[in-house]
Amino acid sequence: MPKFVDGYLSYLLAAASERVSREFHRQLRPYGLSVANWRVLATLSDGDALSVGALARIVLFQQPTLTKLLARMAKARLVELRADPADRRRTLVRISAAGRKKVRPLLGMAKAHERACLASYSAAEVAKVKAILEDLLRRSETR
Amino acid sequence: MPKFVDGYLSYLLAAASERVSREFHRQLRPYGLSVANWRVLATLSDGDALSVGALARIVLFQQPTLTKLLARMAKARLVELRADPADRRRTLVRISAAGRKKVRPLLGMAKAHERACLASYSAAEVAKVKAILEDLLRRSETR
DNA sequence: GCGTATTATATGCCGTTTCATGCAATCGGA
DNA sequence: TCCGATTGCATGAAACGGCATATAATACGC
Repeated sequence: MPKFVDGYLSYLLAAASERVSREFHRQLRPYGLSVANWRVLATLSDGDALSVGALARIVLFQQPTLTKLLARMAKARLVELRADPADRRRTLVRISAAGRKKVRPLLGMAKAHERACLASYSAAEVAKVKAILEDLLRRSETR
Repeated sequence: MPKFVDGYLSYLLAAASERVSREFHRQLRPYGLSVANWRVLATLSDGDALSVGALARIVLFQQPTLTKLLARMAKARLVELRADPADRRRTLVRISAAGRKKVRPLLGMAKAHERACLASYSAAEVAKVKAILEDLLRRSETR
């Protein structure tokens, strides 16, 4: 009995995303990190400070959600928050030393997980899929 | 400053999924349906009854989340719940007449939205991406 | 420079999700 | 057929997210 959702783009994307990230989530749990924590730390792992809004757009959270998440992460000493001296409306977020230490082993695990997921596809196939996903994102930015 | 997430499969999937479904969500709001309601109704729209667990696997919700969602939807008369006579542990879920009426126009809108998202790709490109997403799902079932 | 519009973040309230667990029905082996 | 294991769903407490809105800083037109 085929369901409406079968083959429906939105569903395929949601299902694939859910599966892939849930699998990785299982690897994250021993480290005491949620997927949300992971995304924030991974995004900040290069050391640059970002404003709350810029970070929210990258990690796909609404701004109030991220503000509250950051408050919890700051309390856990994973990130540091400070007002932007150049524009005091802004709050800059930076990863802490503890956050960096916590996220470092996970960066490699994430890449390994991706390789495992994609192992049976050719480089061309992977590139094609990623290109279309990136293109979908670019196009939807203006909508 | 490229971020870790750039080009990362899990991120691309999450971002593409989020964008596509958020756009459709805006179209859903006038109908008073959340994305969760929509997924349940769309899945049940062919008339078949499903158990709570089977439905949860399809719509990608955890079982307790779906149980509570279904309770709300049953109160709103969108679905009907009854014990499975063949296995009384199971609860069968079926769409109601009101639910069917509510979801019918949305099925066409969903297909139109998908066409709009994919308009600039060839049929072969679309087929390729969907095939890989479906394959990713199948493979991850056993993991 | 003044008042208004705009941008950036924080907050409050409330509904929802999650995790752990409970309870009941069914299964399966001896 | 009995009993432990398993399966399926429900539930309670606590954490979380979403929406609307408040607050504060900056930009902009005159």
